[in-house]
Amino acid sequence: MTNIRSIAKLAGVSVSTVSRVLNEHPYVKEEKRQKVLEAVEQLNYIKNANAVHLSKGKTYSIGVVLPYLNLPYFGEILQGIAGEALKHGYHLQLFQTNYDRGAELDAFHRMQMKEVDGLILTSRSNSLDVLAPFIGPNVVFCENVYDPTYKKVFINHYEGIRNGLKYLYSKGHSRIGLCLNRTFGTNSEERIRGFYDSSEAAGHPVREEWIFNDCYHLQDGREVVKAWEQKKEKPSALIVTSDQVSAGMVTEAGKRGIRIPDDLAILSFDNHPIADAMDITSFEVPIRKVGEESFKLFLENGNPQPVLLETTLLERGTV
Amino acid sequence: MTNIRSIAKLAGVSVSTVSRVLNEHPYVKEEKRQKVLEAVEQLNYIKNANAVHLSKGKTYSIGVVLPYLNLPYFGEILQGIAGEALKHGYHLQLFQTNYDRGAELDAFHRMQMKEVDGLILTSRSNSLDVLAPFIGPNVVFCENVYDPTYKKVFINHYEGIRNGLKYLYSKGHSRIGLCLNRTFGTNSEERIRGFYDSSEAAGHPVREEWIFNDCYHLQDGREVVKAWEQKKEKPSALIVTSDQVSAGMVTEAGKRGIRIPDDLAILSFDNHPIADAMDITSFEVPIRKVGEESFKLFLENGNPQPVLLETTLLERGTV
DNA sequence: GTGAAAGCGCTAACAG
DNA sequence: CTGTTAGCGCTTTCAC
Repeated sequence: MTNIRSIAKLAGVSVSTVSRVLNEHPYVKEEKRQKVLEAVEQLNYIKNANAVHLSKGKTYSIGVVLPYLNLPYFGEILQGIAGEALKHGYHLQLFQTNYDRGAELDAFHRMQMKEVDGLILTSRSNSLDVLAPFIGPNVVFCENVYDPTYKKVFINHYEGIRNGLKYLYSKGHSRIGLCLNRTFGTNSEERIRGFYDSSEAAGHPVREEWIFNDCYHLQDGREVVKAWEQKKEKPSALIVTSDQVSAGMVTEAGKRGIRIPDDLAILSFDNHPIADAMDITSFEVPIRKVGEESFKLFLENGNPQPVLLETTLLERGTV
Repeated sequence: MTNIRSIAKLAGVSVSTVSRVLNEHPYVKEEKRQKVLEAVEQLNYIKNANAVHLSKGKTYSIGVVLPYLNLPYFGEILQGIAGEALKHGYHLQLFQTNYDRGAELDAFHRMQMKEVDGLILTSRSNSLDVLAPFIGPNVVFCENVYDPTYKKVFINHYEGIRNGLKYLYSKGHSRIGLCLNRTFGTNSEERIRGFYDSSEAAGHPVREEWIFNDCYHLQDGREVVKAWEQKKEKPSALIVTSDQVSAGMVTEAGKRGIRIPDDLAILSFDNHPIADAMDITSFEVPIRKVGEESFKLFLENGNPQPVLLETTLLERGTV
């Protein structure tokens, strides 16, 4: 074990001097500096990070809590976090939950154990009541949690959906369905609320049977089309909260001779490259930016303003 | 700071007894056990992981080195690693490199600093010569590195490509191009080797201008189609090493009235759900299994056998 | 500028 | 069964 002590001995200085050199503190005579560096070289010394972490009470690593790793949405948000983290010398620790509450709690537990300095929750499964005891300024939510003391960055899903409906109405649609990934969670609830509010205001009450749920993947979109086809009364348009799902719908519709948008219009969210490629009308959702901002919030002190991000419609061929 | 010492004091026992209880070691009188547990409860004690790591010289975490996070390929491999790691109480630390050599070396540096117990290299940028000094039994490669002492799990890309060509020949194609993500790296080199070997053996020498490179994303596939269209002499079929790219090709071809497979056949790799959705003929590549096996190898002692995984053709509509 | 020494919090060998 | 004690390796205050 070549540690700081052995190099102190070899260099003929004290451990504190070695530490100073290693951490580029000022006030070390150049001569001793060199001696230390030589010893480091000679003994092939490598700092033990765990000792540093213990001593400092910090790890310069942040945990990212996410349900799945094989969805573009989370890949993109991760990319955003990772980029920003790198700039600040932090690295990422992954806590994949599969939306399992226990797995999510484990992440908090590890934070308490100081394995990570903080946590970014990209999607949450436990209730806030359950998590409350663990939440502090080192926890960032990617949703509009109500507690004003919590750090958060979120998409304006409420307005997003409302704008979507407005757009569909302007195109003459009034029989409109909704396709969601899940029904719980703040983000989904905001979308649902926007959907109901706007629908009712416009005098087109929501038809529950036109709401599809549990749609994450391409395949799920294909199932939606099949289900849609079965219905006696069909919506003429669907708002779909993920481009992956929309892509599945478009391909399945193609196979079945369902004309998009004539038989069924699709208004999507994300603006993932697949939407561009497949000519899917989609609201751009700045997911990567959510990742970037979430890390910035983590670093900020005090009670920083929540970050609110808007969606932008990109008109293409599916509406 | 409520530490092991304070709870020892409160429980009226020694720190070692506390440690024993906390780690579920045998030989602790039930009575003291309870005392300790009560104290833990009362003081809201939480173990400091960094102290454990330092003391044990282990972190029970493994680093995953990957270039990008926003590609399904890496999402899938991560999913495989994460699942297996979870079973064994390990968690993941992410090292995203963007194929930057320095970033990759940093991962090795952190391993040396004991931040992670090991490293899984899903894709590599440095030469093995550069990495050699850092490679031990705690490093796993997802490629067929030549050194027999290195742990590795890899896809038989060589045979995969050869089988692909064989299949295309059987369908009457002889003017065949190749679409790669990159040209360096063992996996790509194996594919290229397979392509050259089979082409020459079949008497259809490779046309360099039919080899496309740097294809990772959907968009890249669209560009390939445009480039293909420009060519005076066109291949009648393309082997494409990623379904994402193939998907981009299919959509772009559709827009341009290029008939698949009549004008251009596409033989893809991955068998990502998008291939099924878009009816793309594709070799299934067990990427998730690569992730699972890589973690298992990490855990294994001695010099375990390399894991070789094969690809399986799924005939669909693009050939 | 520099060193001694007291932590950081836990583990484990050893002695009883 | 249980306690003492010596680490694990680095940081940082304090005194000189």
